Amino acid sequence: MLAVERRLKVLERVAEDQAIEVSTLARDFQVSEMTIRRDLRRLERDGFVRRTYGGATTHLVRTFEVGANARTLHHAREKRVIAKRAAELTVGVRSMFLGIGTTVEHFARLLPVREDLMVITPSLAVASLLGTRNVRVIIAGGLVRQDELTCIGASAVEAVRRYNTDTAVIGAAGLSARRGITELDDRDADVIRGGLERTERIIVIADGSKFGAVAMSTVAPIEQVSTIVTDSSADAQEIARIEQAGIEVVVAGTDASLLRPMENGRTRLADVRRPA
Amino acid sequence: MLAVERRLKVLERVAEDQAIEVSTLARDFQVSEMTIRRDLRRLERDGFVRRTYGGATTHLVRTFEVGANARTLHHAREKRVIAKRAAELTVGVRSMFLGIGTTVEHFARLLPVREDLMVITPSLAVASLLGTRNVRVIIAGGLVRQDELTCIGASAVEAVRRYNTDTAVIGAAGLSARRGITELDDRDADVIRGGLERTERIIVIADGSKFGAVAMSTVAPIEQVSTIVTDSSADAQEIARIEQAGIEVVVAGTDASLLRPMENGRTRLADVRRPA
DNA sequence: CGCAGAGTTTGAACACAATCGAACACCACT
DNA sequence: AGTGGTGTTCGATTGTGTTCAAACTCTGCG
Repeated sequence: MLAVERRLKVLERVAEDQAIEVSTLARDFQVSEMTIRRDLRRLERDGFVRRTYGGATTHLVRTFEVGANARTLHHAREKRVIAKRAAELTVGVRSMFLGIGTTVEHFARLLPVREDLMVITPSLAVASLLGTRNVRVIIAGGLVRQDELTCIGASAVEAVRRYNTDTAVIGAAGLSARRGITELDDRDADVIRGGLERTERIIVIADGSKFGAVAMSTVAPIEQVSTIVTDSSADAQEIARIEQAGIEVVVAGTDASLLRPMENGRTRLADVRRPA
Repeated sequence: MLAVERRLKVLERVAEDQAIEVSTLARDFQVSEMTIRRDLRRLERDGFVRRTYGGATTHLVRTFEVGANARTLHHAREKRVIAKRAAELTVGVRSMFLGIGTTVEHFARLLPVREDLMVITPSLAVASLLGTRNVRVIIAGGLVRQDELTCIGASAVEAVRRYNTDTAVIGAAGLSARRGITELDDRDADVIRGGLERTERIIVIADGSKFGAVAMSTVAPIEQVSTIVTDSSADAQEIARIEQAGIEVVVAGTDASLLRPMENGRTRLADVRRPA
């Protein structure tokens, strides 16, 4: 069995049983307890489970299928770094529109809790992540898209357009200087477009693999974006083209604890932030 | 069993019985009394129980205020049996309003998947459970209530009132012949009341502990209900009173997969413990 | 009513068991 | 050579059971 595959199944088990022992998991998956501990530590670091003595529990009280798919664990580290950096850009923001996708979910997990913050989102996952964390959340409403658990349709669009927000934080399937921000599903794109209508600042968070990619449905031209947060794997040429259009591109460095001294002396201050 | 898990269940027992002995808990959980004492000391330190000589009591009213964690595991077996029985009552139904609470969530889990089924609900948990299972789901939208993850507020009420449904399946905090169906939170009650406005049939699912109980906010008078599904722990007198009002009460005390046909009808589900 | 004595409960102290993370070695794959 | 995953060893930490003296409750007697 693949390691990622096992981790996913571990997460599934925890969510299923609410609480489970390290020993049980080790037996069931035929690996040493140390390996399970490492899996759990990782899942905890990414905010999926809560570690306890002898096992793990979930605080995703509502045995939410949210996050329990392979995509969420995919590139979790990079997405976390990006999300964390983006969270730093939103201190003091009072009202936010949050988009959909796993990167935005990571952002929701890492967002410092503030009682005075108000969030509107079409994502059930984002809504429940923030809803359990003392943030005022408004969910769009409407038809629930099956695989993504996002609100779509006319009433969802109408709902997100009703609110004025300081900042919008969205993900993207594609991100190109020529074609702007694009999404895979046109119904999702409709809703996100609605959410961007009455916002002052648009922050796009996307890992490097999205740079230069173009998906079918246009969300917004690149000029409309204020800031893009990505990681070091993003294509430098595309970054240059986007910056030429006057858009700020922030490259979130790897976590300070994982970062080895850089050889070219370009250590950025952002990389040496306080540890989690 | 995990230590944290045991502490949670200890808390549950205390909340359930209002007062309980250390010796009883030690016997039930198969640990020494010293361990129970340590658990109780900890729970007292955290403000959940009050320690007494030989046991512990709670000042919290019923199991209501107990944290969401404990609640999900609470009566899980009974709720599942009830939910399964209720699911049998909804075969062929094309459109449904589903309420909130853990019992309804169990119902959503056990509902056979049908593509031609349409569901409207204010519960994020229910919506995501069904959304991942190939059912057309509409979520109400609006402000998300923090601890329960339900949609509340004017726009949620407005949304649920827009749809006509064949059947509504709701839970209840209280269920009495005199006071009808009651909920703890008035904002939830508002939304549920809206959902019941345009439905043809109301099914209430609630475990026995809710019978005779009255919570603060009225959802509906008992006469409005078509069918109530509960388990054998429900108070017989209250059942009789409700039946007298012309309401059908189904006691789902028998799980076919666990119990053989009953000869005298007195076998209780609680006697069939699952192996540790 | 007070009070002594029996029986129970308690928590501190100790010993033991389970679990933990760090460190190291090994393997597979690049 | 380097990377990521895995298992093992080992000292530290945490949880658990037992023992025992002190504290408490209850009861019966004066």
